[in-house]
Amino acid sequence: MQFTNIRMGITKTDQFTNKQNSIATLAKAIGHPARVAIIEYLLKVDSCICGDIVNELPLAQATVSQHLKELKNAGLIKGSIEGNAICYCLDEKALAKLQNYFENIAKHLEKKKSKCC
Amino acid sequence: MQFTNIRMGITKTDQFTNKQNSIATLAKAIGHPARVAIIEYLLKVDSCICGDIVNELPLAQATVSQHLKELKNAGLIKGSIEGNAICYCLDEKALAKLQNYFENIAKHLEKKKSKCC
DNA sequence: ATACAATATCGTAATATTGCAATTTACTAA
DNA sequence: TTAGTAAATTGCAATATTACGATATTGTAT
Repeated sequence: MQFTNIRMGITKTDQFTNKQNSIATLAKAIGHPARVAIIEYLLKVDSCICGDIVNELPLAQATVSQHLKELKNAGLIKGSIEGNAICYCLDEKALAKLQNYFENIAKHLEKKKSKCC
Repeated sequence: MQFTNIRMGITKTDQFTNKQNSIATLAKAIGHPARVAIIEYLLKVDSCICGDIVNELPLAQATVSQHLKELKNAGLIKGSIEGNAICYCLDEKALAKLQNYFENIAKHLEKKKSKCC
């Protein structure tokens, strides 16, 4: 038949709840090892990072900048200009949201204790 | 200059740790609202689901099947043949891994109480 | 065998992601 | 003003994802 859907390839965001989309957006942002590494680095240094993120990663400057942008868009990190560099740090609220979400799931699973499979 | 890198567009998995890749894989699988909806449905019904997942989602059967495959590949769900249907349920270990990961992050952030930004 | 069901796979179109060189932007320092 | 540094943006190539119709597969009835 070969009819062509104009929306082919686009995620059907409007068919799901805001909460589902919100969790998916956060998870998607974490869904790349470079971005996991960035998050872990920001966590490790125990303060904001001004400048040396690029040197920490095995990727080109343009690529790192792109990953930082995605983390920022998802709301996982915040960045503020600090002289000649940019100061990045983790957004507690976004990470708390994920922590809550998975804790809730874990609790539910604990209660039901896999009745099958 | 326009030189062509044969590996352009491929994630540089080998440049990151196993743990980082593992978390990224799990997060990526959750990074789509349809897959979040599937996980929440499996959680809600409080037992394995044999058959009615397709009817629960606003997507074509082929699309749902594809999403289930991705969740399975990531290790988030398990499926076993149950007569004429397939019985799906959540994998506790994978979800516990995520729960642990974010709990750890939350604890670290709690301690440091954002010294900047 | 035949018909029916549920699920998987194939093929394909549209869009998104990943990565980097080159360039631009924005600030610092001399 | 000029040079230097840090980060963002642009442009593009390669690959991945999303979605669905069509078809194949697998198991259950009759």
